[in-house]
Formats: sequence, structure tokens, C-alpha cells
Amino acid sequence: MSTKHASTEEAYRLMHEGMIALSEVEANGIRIDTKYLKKTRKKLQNERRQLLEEMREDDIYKVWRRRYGAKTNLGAGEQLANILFVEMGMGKTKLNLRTMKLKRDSDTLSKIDHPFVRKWQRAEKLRKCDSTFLGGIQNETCGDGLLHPVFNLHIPITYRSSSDSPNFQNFPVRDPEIGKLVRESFISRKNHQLVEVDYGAVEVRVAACYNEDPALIEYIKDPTKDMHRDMAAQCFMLKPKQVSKHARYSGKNMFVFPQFYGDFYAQNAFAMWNYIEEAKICVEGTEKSLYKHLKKQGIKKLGKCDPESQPVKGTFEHHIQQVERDFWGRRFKVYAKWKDRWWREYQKKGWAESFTGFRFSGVYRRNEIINYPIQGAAFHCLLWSLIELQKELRRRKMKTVIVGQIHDSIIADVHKDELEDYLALAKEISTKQIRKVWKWIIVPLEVEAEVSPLGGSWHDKKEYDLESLGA
DNA sequence: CAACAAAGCGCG
DNA sequence: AAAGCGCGCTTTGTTG
Repeated sequence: MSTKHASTEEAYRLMHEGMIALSEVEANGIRIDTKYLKKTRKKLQNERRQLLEEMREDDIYKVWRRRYGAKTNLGAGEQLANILFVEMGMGKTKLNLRTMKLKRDSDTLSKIDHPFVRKWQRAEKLRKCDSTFLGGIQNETCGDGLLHPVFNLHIPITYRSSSDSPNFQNFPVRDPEIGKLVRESFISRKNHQLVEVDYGAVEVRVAACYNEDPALIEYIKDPTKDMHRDMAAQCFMLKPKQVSKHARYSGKNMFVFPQFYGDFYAQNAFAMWNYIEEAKICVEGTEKSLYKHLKKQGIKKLGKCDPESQPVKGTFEHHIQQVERDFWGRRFKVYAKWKDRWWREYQKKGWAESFTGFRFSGVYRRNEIINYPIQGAAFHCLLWSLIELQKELRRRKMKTVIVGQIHDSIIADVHKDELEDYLALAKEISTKQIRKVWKWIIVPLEVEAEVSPLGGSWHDKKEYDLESLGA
């Protein structure tokens, strides 16, 4: 391997300075709309109460009541599973043989077509939103309206960070409705606006630094190429032009990323099939569902997706197996070789080391020892940038404060007169300066920015064109 | 009553 | 051969 690695001393220094920088972030705090919290929690609780009332009118509730009597609890998933799967024999689920409990996660329940189950799922979603997120924020917000989430560097075995009290790193965003409800709680200080700067595909870029796969590097360097679109096209047997936004999303999050993290075809096929069935994904520019399109291409069924049995020809599972074979055997074969080499080296030495000088020693599984140094080093790019950005804000006596960090993004409360300076600075540090210090970064880095309007909330953030900043 | 484990789910 | 990973938080249900 190259000599471009950081030393253990440098790794220590990064942790030391990182912890100091993050403690400043923590001290800064993020402003909370406490009135909005109160109002919204009440609203959620009312809607949930309404749903529970309606559920008590359903015949399923009668069965529930007969089975559980005074112990009946409409919030207990275990009870629900027993009612649906044992008492009423609706649908199928799996039994955990160790604990003898029935599975009742949202994928399982979604397959049961009944209004009672829909209401139950909705009620649970509202409860999680209310108690974990809004409640968590409310309980930790100080009298001055500032929230000070804690950031840790000494906990994750990957050498990433974690956050608690409350966890600032898992506020909803994928579900638009819940994301809005929660993120409207976060507002800017007076004359400030919330700004989120995040690295684009930093894990993939850092992975490319380790494996030096020419095909992967080409995808990163050539802006006209799009790996996720291409993989979606291959998975769904489309031309690249026929790949819709949703199809690309599926290719990215249900094939490419899981594959990079060591998942395997059966799980990918299962997830993608469910997604196109439920979300009714179409061939781009037409009304034709992907489901139908695949049927026309000779793929009529999903397949068993059981790791024990070989996939049957003509199933989606079999097709995705072929795509996987092509992915590692042809497209990214240098990456595949690197993974084998990395694993063998680790088995020989008993440890592996990240580019950033952090050592992973102890017992790891194959996927872990391959992923952690990538995941860790990707976060260290963010941490390094945060440290330097913080230093520069202080040096320039700026009013802008960094208020949070989410693995590959930095959230700041930026003074209205400092917006352009801040964005230019953040971009310069995190894409240019870092590469002068860490020579192991052999591919370009990119950042994207989202800015919320003055007086707006974290939810109101809009894409900001960094190109418009000029040199 | 407190302490704990398990399940589930939010994010990257 | 194996078949993603890491976190934090809440609720339920059990145990002592």
C-alpha cells in the first residue's frame, strides 16, 4: 500500500481537535420553535387518539378484546401480531424461533390489506414522531430556546461520530410528511439562516481511493456519466433514457449501495420488486409500469429469494443475480479484487488501518473490515473540514455558528451578511484544502449546499447553486 | 418499583 | 462462504 496514510499521531490529533470543535458546536446549539413544538405535538396526539377510536369500532378490536381483556393495548405490536396472524389467520409472517415472537415490522404488516392495519401503522408512525422526535427535542431544549445535542467521537467502532440528547443524526427526512413535521422545529437565529453543506457521494469517492478501480473513478470524474442510472437501467432492463427518478432511486438504494456494503442479490431483488410493485414505478415518459415492462422482457415473477435455494431462470431474482455477477466480475472487477486482497491482508495481520491513521484490530467479519475503514475515513473528511471551518470562522470573527453535523454534512446558522463568504469558505476547505493535506484523496470531492430563507426552518431549505459564487 | 432485553425504526 | 453496517431512542413485556 502507499505511504500516503496518516500516522497514528495524526489520527489522534484529528480526534482531539475534532472533539474540541464538536464541543463548540454543542455549546453553540440550534434554535428551536418551542411554540410550534407544543402545537404540533398536540395535533399529532389528537390525530392518534382519533385513529384509536376508529380502531375500537372495528371487528378486529372485538377479537383483540376477547383475547387480551384488560391487558388490551392498541399500541402493542406483539398483541397485534397475535391477533392478525394467530387469531384471525390473516397473511403470513415469520416466527423468531429463539424468542417465539411473531415478526410485525412495517414490511410484514404492509402486506395485509385491511383498514385496521393501515390505521395501526399510521398511529404508530404518529406516535414515533411525537415521542421520539418532537418530544426528544422538547425535553432537551433549554429555556432560551436553544437545543444542544451531544456529539461523540469515542463511541462508534467505525471511528465515525454519534449524537445523543437528542440524537441530531436521525431526524426524519425520507418520509416527506414526517420530515416536515419534525424539521419545522429547527429555526434560525435572528438575522440568520440555516445552511446545510454536504459532501456528494463521499463514501463512494473514499472507496475509490482505496480500491483505485478505474471504472469507478471514471464514474466519479465524468459528470456526464451516472452510475446509479446505469445500474437501474441494467436491473430493470431499460435504456438509460427510460430510467425515471424513482427507478434510479431504487437502483441506487436497493442495488448499488447495498452491493457496496456487501449485501447480495436476493435481498436486492426482493426490495426492488416490492418497491416497483408498491410505488407503481413507470418507464420514464410513459404510463407503462416497470412491473409490466419486465413481464414483457420475460420476467414474470420475483422468485423465492431464499438464500438456501438457487434462483430459477426467468425470475427477477435470477436476473438480479446475473446483474450482480456482472457488477463485480466485469464492471468493478478491480474493486472486487481489492476487497479480496484487503480481507486476506486483515486475516494475515489481524488488523487493518484507514487512510486517516485509525487502526481496526480485533475480530471483524469480511464486510465489516472492508466497510469500516471506508466509512470512517469518509467521516474524517467531514470532521477535518468542520475543524478547519470552525477555526476560520473564529479567525475572521464571523457571526456564523456551526450548529450540527450529520456524518457527511455540516449545518450552520449563517448570518445574512455572511452567506456567500460562508459557502465559498466551506466549499474551498472541504474540496480543495483537504486535498492539499490528505494526498491519499486521489479523486475530486464535491459539496452541495442547501439554504433556508431568513426566518425559515430547516425544512424550508432549498438547493443553492454553488457555481454562482464565482471563483 | 427499577433494571433489562427485545423489537422496531429513524438516519447515514 | 456468506448473504450489509453503525448509531440512539421508545415502548412493551419480563424479572427480581
